[in-house]
Amino acid sequence: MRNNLESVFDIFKERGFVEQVTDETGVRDLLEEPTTCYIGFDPTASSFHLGSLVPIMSLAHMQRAGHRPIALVGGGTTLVGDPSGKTELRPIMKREEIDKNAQGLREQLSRFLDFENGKAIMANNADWLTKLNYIEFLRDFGRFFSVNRMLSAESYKERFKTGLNFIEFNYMLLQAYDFWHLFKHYDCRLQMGGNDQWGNILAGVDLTRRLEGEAIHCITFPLFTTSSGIKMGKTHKGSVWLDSEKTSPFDYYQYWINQDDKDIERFLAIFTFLPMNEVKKLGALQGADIRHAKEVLAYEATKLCHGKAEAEKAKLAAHQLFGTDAEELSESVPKHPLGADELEPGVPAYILFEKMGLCKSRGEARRLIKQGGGYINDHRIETFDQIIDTKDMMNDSILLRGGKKRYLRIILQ
RNA sequence: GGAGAGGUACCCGAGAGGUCAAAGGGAGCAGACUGUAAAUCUGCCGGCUCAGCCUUCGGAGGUUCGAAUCCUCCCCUCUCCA
Repeated sequence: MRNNLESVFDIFKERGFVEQVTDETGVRDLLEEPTTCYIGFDPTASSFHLGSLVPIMSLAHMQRAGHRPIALVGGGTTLVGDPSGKTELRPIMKREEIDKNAQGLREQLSRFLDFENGKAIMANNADWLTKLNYIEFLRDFGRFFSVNRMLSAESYKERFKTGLNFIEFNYMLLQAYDFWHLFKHYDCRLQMGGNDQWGNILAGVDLTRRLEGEAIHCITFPLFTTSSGIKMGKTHKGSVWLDSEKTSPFDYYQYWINQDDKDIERFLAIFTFLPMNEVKKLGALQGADIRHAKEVLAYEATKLCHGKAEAEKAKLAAHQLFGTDAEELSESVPKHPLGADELEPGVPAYILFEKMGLCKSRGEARRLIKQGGGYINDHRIETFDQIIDTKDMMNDSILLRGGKKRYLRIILQ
């Protein structure tokens, strides 16, 4: 245990988690003893998406090393909206919606963290922020914040171009208050977060020093983009979610498989727990062999998020769909039910593609098929209005495919 | 409160009465090439009952044979002044 404790910071460094630290030696010293740390998550949706995976992994590393992570759901701060790095005002959400989302996040976090016996803690800042009294808050805390300094914060830069609303300007104070609050009540001395949070986190460090005369710390993570500069976890379908209802384990697996060669080693280090020597070995693979590294990445990442069984299924499905002999098709291909009475009279292919959600509109489906990207049971569909009916059934199902990678199996009901 | 600038498709951004479903770029999609990668090339990229029709240029009205383009009112954003 002792050894583990000493090494967490090194693990972070080695695996590429660290962008900035308040005080490296200070943090190292701190982490020699079991420490409570926290990361805030915004409950703007009922599921995490991939963007939150870096912080989640970091909390998991902390816990494995014997520290105590707090996952703070920003039920209160979301009522205000964080302007950091954003280009526009975020829509302000309703209280009930936020509470509902927080519930969903709680469940997902428990796949990565062990909340038994207080080994990890879940908190919601709505519990204290919504009770604040404006005048008292200004007198007791507001006076410690220098507007001049806040104005120079990097996180507001983007917003000065278009205008920063006062409500958002307050976000920093609230996040600072959170850190102080968690320090007071949980002896939390370390906050982590994406590098866009640097300014907000430092505000909390400063506030606590002024109020309590205590040094607390912060580590920020690099903001992950793919090699092509796109934000992680975004695809044409929108975000990649950790919720299997929103992003199937198969699609999740495929997301990782399809990453750029250049990203694989970095991602293995961040998004899996594989030992670093193995990560390096996989990262050193060249040419087509990198596919193996991608497979490991996809498998490990899927296993962490959806469990071993789902990861196996996704891997098998991928082999069968993309491997040389695509004979038996796996269970993991997303399935869609369709009433027998609907298929019986025959449905034009483009309508079927739209109905099954493979295309957003019928026009898009027409286009797809006209361009040669529509397949049924692995045969290219020749005309967009080709009639599909029960004769196209193979083993009680029909396999549709859009382009090279989007598969869908119709199950007749 | 005053003065000015501006709101165009996922994003950026041209258009200034008909030839505008709206240039160009980015993102995205498909095809070819490949390794389910990258790069490249080609095509697509509002909706539909698709060689035609319908609905779009902040919102509501109006002028006109005809409006993203002109007029009126409203909403929103930015800049400068108070």
